[in-house]
Amino acid sequence: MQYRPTEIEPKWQQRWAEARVAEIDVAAPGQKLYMLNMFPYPSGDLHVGHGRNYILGDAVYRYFRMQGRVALNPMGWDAFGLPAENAAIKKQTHPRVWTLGNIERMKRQFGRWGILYDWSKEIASCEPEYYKWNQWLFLQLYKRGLAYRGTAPVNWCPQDQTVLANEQVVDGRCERCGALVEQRELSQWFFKITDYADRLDAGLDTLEHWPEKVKLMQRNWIGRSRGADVDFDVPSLGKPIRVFTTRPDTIFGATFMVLAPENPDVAALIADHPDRAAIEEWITGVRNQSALERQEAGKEGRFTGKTAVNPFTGEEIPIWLGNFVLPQYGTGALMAVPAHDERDFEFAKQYGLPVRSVIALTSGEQPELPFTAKDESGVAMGSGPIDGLPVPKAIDRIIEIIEERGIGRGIVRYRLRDWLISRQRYWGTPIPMIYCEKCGLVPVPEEQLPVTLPLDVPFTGREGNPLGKHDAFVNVACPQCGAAARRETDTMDTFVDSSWYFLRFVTPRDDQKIFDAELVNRWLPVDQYIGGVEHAILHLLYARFITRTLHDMGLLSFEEPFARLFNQGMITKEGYKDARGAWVSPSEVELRDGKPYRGDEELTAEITKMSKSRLNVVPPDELIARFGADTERVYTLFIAPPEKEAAWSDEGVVGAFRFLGRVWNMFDRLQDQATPDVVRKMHQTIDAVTTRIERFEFNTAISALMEFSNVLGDAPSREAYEALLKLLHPFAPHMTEELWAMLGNEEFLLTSRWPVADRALMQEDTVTIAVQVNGKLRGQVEVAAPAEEAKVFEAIGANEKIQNWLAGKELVKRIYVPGKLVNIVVK
RNA sequence: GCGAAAGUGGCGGAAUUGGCAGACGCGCUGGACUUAGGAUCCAGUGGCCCAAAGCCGUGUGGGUUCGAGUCCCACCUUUCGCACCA
Repeated sequence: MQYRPTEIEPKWQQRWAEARVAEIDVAAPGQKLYMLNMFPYPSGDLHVGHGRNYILGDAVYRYFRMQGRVALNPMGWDAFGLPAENAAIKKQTHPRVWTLGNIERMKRQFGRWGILYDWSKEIASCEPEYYKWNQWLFLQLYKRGLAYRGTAPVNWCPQDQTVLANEQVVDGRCERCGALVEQRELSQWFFKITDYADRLDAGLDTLEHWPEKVKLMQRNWIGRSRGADVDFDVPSLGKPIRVFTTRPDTIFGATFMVLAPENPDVAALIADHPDRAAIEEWITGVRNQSALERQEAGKEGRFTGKTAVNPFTGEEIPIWLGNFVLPQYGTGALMAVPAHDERDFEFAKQYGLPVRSVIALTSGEQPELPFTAKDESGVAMGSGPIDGLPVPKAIDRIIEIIEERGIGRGIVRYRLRDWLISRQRYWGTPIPMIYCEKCGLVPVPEEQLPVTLPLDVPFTGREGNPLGKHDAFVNVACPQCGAAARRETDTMDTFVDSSWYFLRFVTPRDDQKIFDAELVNRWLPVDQYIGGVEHAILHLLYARFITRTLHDMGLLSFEEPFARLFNQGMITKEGYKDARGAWVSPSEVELRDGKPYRGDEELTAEITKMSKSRLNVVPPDELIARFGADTERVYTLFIAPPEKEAAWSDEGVVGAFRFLGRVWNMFDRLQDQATPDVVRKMHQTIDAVTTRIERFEFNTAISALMEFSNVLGDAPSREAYEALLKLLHPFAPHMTEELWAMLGNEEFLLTSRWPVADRALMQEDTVTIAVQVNGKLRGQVEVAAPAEEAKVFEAIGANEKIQNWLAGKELVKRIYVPGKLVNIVVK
């Protein structure tokens, strides 16, 4: 009987669904396990690259099920967001219709991959039952001063007609559409994540099972810096200007000061400047530049004509304005120490400002300038009270002095800025606030939630948010005084939706509260979180932040939502470009001598991320129709280590298919007796596959199964075959279920118990031991396994020469490894 | 520029604590079965060599060690992240 996956797979998918195998009662006893794949944005069709993420999660889920864990494995939809709105404008449909249609398609695709989710817990963030709690959360944060309205220079995307978070601006362009981002002053809603900067930074140390890379990216993003705020007197201003520095030890080398053009003191400083108009014009020019343009312009500055007093040298130093000083970091003013800071050095050279070195090398020599090392390699000099101290100590000491003199203080600052959550867009959670002329800002009372997003709005793609044109939505009575008032029309950043969804999965239908605290504290943190590295900073940082705010409200007993994090790599494939750089469909491409052609035109091949525009996506449907979902699953996991990027190969798929076909064909020739070799290999394989799944080494877990099947030949024992089916189940669930049933089992293989390796049976009968002395082979002996030390020595003792060498020498290493040539090394 | 990770056959990749380099798979070569093969099965497959013996082989150059893909130093290359954060 031939292996025909297309006949087997739909049958088992249906049986699992009918038996609701993945649905669990969160109140039931048992050892819990919370598995979670990041919930996707429902963009439509899934390709094999997306599949990797979910297949991987499903394999782990099935493994833990077979280990007897009560496993929660839910799925939902990050269903608000810009693409739905853009599609609505383009196709004249409603974002909701477009979104729900995509959800249905993706759900079917998950089914065809054989992926088991607990669909009774499905959530979609665009539904009022869900976003009601977004609004509730907003109100709690507002109550605690963690949500506030502020005016800020914001990134405005002229193409999408919306404000973008700093994180959504990449190289000065809109992350989504690529348009150049403009700076605008607007009143916006923020979440005060900066209040949690220190805890978000410190908490990273507790995340033992997160990739180092992700922790580092978060750490850099938070950008913790220890330093000092120091006041420099400015006689002409009648008040000091405060600067922030991480190198207060270099203050004796501060030869000028630079302010950001946006600094509020600038106006007073240049008020009586003879060229005031020219300077103001320059400031306006700089302020209108995007961050990218500013940087590309190089370092530019203007002298204000005023001076400040260096509090340590007593010198008057010039105050400059500089385009490289960031207004939002520190105090928007800095003391420039050109000798020990590259940027200050560059600026000083450009404008001929003095450079004074105040750090010597520990060796006593003078370093080449600028010398910026912040470690023990430098020693303070020409710096009065801190002379001779190594840099780290000098920093501590000078901060003490600054504090004693009352001219500043040691301080920790962060790069992290508050989270701008306002979006001038329709398809998102309405922010539950009302503007009343009498009462001002009034929160919508909790009992009036949800503020429902109206569905009957026009989509023109022009003039901002369509919500603003919906009179019934906008015009409301003030909840406090009853007078006519206006509703907030901004919606929330979709990262708000995803900052707490993992808490909702435990009790997704609760309409009285955001979640059941007792159950959530039992099920969370998530044991295993799986998703792309593209969420390394934003999503994960926001989720960690919101979790802490809920912790501080007394609702959660934990501060870190995800105990273990795994980032899978992308799947790439070659795409073909013609001479003009346009992507060419693979169906038009012909390979000759390994080079791609379209007719006579030679094309270039490029390995890239799969995407529709590059015409290099592999749709799973064709693949499944030809080889089955099990083959796709096995190939996807076998292709490379799961955290690595991997290139899809259509030929490679065949190997996985052949392997499954061989396992299938064994069924007809089962035997009762197993040879000792097979028994040993079985236990070795059980051990190998188990540890490799635990370590997310699926590629080698599968190669171990291939080896096992090679040892089994075409006539395995029934016992070994059953073990193979179990070990293979997480990777090829349909075929193994079918064979398991054919063996006469009534229960699902999924609900059977994972096999346990017997270590004693894993051992080889004998071990070959080679004895080497000073690198030269002195003989080999065979001893029984498990090798006992006494037997090894006895065996060695049998060799006269070795015995002599051994006398009076130290045995430095003994290795007993089954099946391996082992050296005894003697010094 | 700063930070991080990685360099192993034609390709994807294996190799607990330093211990038979190249597992497993693709591809390729030969064979079997076939009207046919882009199906299936069997054998071979790092390089040099007709073959054997042997020698050479994990980015480059040094070092430690009886022994190095693995550890140390310097360098080269690639990928990713951040990008004037004082």
